[in-house]
Amino acid sequence: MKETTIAGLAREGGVGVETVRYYQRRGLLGTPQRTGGTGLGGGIRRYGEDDIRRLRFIRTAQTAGFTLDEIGELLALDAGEDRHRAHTLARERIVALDEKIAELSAARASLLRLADACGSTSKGPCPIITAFDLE
Amino acid sequence: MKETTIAGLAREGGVGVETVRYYQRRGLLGTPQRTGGTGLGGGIRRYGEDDIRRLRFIRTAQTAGFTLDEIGELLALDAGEDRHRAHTLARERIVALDEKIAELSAARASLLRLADACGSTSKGPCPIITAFDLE
DNA sequence: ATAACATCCGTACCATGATACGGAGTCAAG
DNA sequence: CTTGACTCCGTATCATGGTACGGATGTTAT
Repeated sequence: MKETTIAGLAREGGVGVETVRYYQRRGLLGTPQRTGGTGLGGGIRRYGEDDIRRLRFIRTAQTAGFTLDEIGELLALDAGEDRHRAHTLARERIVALDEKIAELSAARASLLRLADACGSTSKGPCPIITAFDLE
Repeated sequence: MKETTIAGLAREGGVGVETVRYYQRRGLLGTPQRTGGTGLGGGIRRYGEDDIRRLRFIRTAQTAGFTLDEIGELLALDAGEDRHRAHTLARERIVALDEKIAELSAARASLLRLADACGSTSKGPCPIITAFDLE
């Protein structure tokens, strides 16, 4: 069983140590007992696979557009019995994601037109505002 | 020629008055001359179609993922001669958008699995963290 | 056993994008 | 000619998601 310190956990999660501590303050990650005594760990908190999974989940959920508050709720639900709530949150987010994806796709199309209109071949000003206007 | 006050401009752009003023402070929108005298407008700034287009552009560009600083640059380029820079910015943003869209699509797939796994039919806890883990 | 390095923790600060407040001035309607 | 809505402007505050600092303590390599 792979145990590590906060720095290792941060590395596994692709975040900084300060970010881990921030998540702990937010209640998203736990703060394990400081291993007392002195031999091989004492006063220093040790983290395991579960913590790594949890941290990675936080990051993934963030890319899905959940706020840290919502992620907190998801983490609470993970242990709980309220399947319905979890289902609802997921559905809501899927709708939001579909909207967002459509929005970004439209923006991409505009940018393509813009890049085209302002192709590096010709000179003079290119109508940036107008390129977006055509949406 | 449709002229309006700051409240009308804000309404057209789908933002609040304070947001318009914020954009002015950031230099993204201009502050027209206050129409002096007293008959039909005096001391109050008036905005026109150009301002509305500009404001809408700002909002659209934001959904494309540009920061307000970048939008400031785009607005400056709109009048300028540097087609190449505009082209570059557009290209860069398209790449970033493609990444973001892929990311959101992956997240959507995870959420679909999650919604499925936590379907409202059965009881008990559902493994939220694990549903995302499978990515 | 001691230097070099990490951890722990509280607290402060940062960037981004707004939003709120409050007092003075402007303006249209009754 | 006042009332009520709106504008103007400076300045303050907020929400989100971090990042930085610094002193005390713990750990490890030489």
